[in-house]
Amino acid sequence: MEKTNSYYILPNNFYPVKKLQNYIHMGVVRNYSKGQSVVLPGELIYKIVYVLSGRLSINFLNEDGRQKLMYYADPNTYADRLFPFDECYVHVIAEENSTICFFSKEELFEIFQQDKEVLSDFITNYSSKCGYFMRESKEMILYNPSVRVLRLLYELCLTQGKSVDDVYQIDIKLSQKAISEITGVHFVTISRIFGFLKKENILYKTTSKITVIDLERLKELVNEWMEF
DNA sequence: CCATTAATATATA
DNA sequence: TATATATTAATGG
Repeated sequence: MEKTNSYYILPNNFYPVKKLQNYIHMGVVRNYSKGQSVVLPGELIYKIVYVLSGRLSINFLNEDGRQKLMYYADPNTYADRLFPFDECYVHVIAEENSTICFFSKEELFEIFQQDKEVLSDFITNYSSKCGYFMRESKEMILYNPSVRVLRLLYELCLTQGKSVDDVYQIDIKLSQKAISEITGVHFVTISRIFGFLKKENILYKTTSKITVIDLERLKELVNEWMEF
């Protein structure tokens, strides 16, 4: 039975390569504490960084000090440092206390030969990542900042919202700062948007949950705030 | 730590 | 030039 390649909205929980954890004896396992660098900017390790527990962030750095969060690697996913690009500084940071397994290209390809399912899942993971970044570039080009945030909230509600007593609940731990990093919208602007949505009784957010009171109004706002 | 608000600057249609 | 968004700084939960 073929699974569909899900459409990812947030840059985490990419397609898991679960069976790779059966082969960690072939790699190198290490623990990192929260905040610790796993791969330093410019460091060449030629390995994949597979997450067993915890969470990593993968950040791209520019010469002028600016940086952009690219994605989070949650358990059973990986940060790929097999094929480093020239002039591109990547910083991999442990966002939580994390246990990581490093695999070299040789080790990984040996596993692929032994277990085609791992190879299949590995490629599917790449595909889901690729889908996310294609979506992100589309959003950046087609929509202005506020509309991007509204569209993100709307799609989160459609894909993971659970209907509870006349409202939708999205069980997700997502700070305003995280939304800011994901959408490229300034955190003060994010705060203002949430303030407005709450005032208008459209939606409100707590630490672990987003509650959508008026999904229709949210959809209308997307059009109202869009420029033609 | 994370979120809010105000004042001001910059960017964009 | 009007509006949207970013920046900075100050403050509160």
